[in-house]
Amino acid sequence: MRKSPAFTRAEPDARRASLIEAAARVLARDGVAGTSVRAIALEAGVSPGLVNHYFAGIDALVAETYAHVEARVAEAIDAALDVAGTDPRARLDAFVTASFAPPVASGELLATWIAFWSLVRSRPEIARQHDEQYAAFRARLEALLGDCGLPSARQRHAAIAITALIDGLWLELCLSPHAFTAAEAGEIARFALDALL
Amino acid sequence: MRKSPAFTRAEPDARRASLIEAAARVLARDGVAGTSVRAIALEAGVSPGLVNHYFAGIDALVAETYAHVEARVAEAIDAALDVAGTDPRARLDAFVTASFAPPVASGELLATWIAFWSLVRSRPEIARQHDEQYAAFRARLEALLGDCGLPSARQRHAAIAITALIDGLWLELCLSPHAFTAAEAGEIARFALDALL
DNA sequence: GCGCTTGTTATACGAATGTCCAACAAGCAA
DNA sequence: TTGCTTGTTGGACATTCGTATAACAAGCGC
Repeated sequence: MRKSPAFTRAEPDARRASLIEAAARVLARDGVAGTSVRAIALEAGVSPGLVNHYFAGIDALVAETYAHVEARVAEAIDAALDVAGTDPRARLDAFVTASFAPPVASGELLATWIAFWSLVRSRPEIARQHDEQYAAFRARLEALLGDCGLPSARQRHAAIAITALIDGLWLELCLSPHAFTAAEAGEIARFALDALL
Repeated sequence: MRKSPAFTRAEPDARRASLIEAAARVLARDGVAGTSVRAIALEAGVSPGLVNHYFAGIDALVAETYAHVEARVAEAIDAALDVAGTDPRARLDAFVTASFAPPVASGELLATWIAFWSLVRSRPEIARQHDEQYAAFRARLEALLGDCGLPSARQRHAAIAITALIDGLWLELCLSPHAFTAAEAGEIARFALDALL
């Protein structure tokens, strides 16, 4: 009888990805307090030492997890935009509606955001990453607003406003799902867009 | 020569308050990662054991620190309302302006909020506290909106919207002070109020 | 001045943390 | 099959964490 392998080797990129996904699951399930190198390694079915073999430290893994989760959020929103068709205003509505529906607005994602935010003030490189991802989110919204005919002179403030409104509603929706509904959040955001355009 | 006292007794309420204020300072200075029972006790000039003598645990202390800091924020906003006088719209403008000026919008407060948010999902009693403080904030805004003549049927959604807008702008202002200025945040919020009223 | 209450200290404790590293073995190349 | 590269393991390591507790002393009431 051949001894079964004690472990299997993986492509470095695949292994990195599986660790990042494990980190996202642990953050979603156990929150910030329950997230550690050991918990992530256990979730990934891997020994603890491997985490430091692939990442400079736990903070770097959290930062990459945030980037990964945000990318999946962007994909979900893109998918909603595709479904909405080509009408600019319909696409804008789809953008906000998708922002308040699973999997984007889900309390499970919140822990990843909180873990990332807690690193921003003390880690310059993470502050830079945050600035880049915030700018990208806002730029996408500016483009959608421009497609709806908003003059370019007003796009900056409008995008800042809608981004803040979405973030604020999203945060509150994740923190206390009973204060108001996702449908109400959508109505509020679309009303703001009506007033803006 | 009389030996100087090794420690001084304090009124229980005063001691609790000094511990809460020490916790706020540690959170502001060292962030979530640098906050521990020992660090707070050191900051308060007190032995570590005393923290557990006054609080059920570190989480309870964080929750009380959040309540205390939020109360000071409310005081700062109240002071701004007093300065604004009696005109309802001027008071509303003062509300948002104060929300984006120190000491309310300051990166140092962010760590306290983040530490509190990280407890909301796993601690039912802290979720309840959050719901109460959010409801109080929104109720105050609803009253101000009502004074400006907003029909009561629209007050709920308007207050949710403005609260979210302020929260989103405040959060981004704390996370990356260079994306936009406090003055811009004020302009944006006042513009939203113009559209709403 | 004395005793008693209790706020306070100092330390101990076990558990958990992040980081590190020498040994191991999987699986490709020869 | 053999050898070698290197992904992977598993535990050691020094800290640090939160909590608990016995001894201490500050300062009020008498």
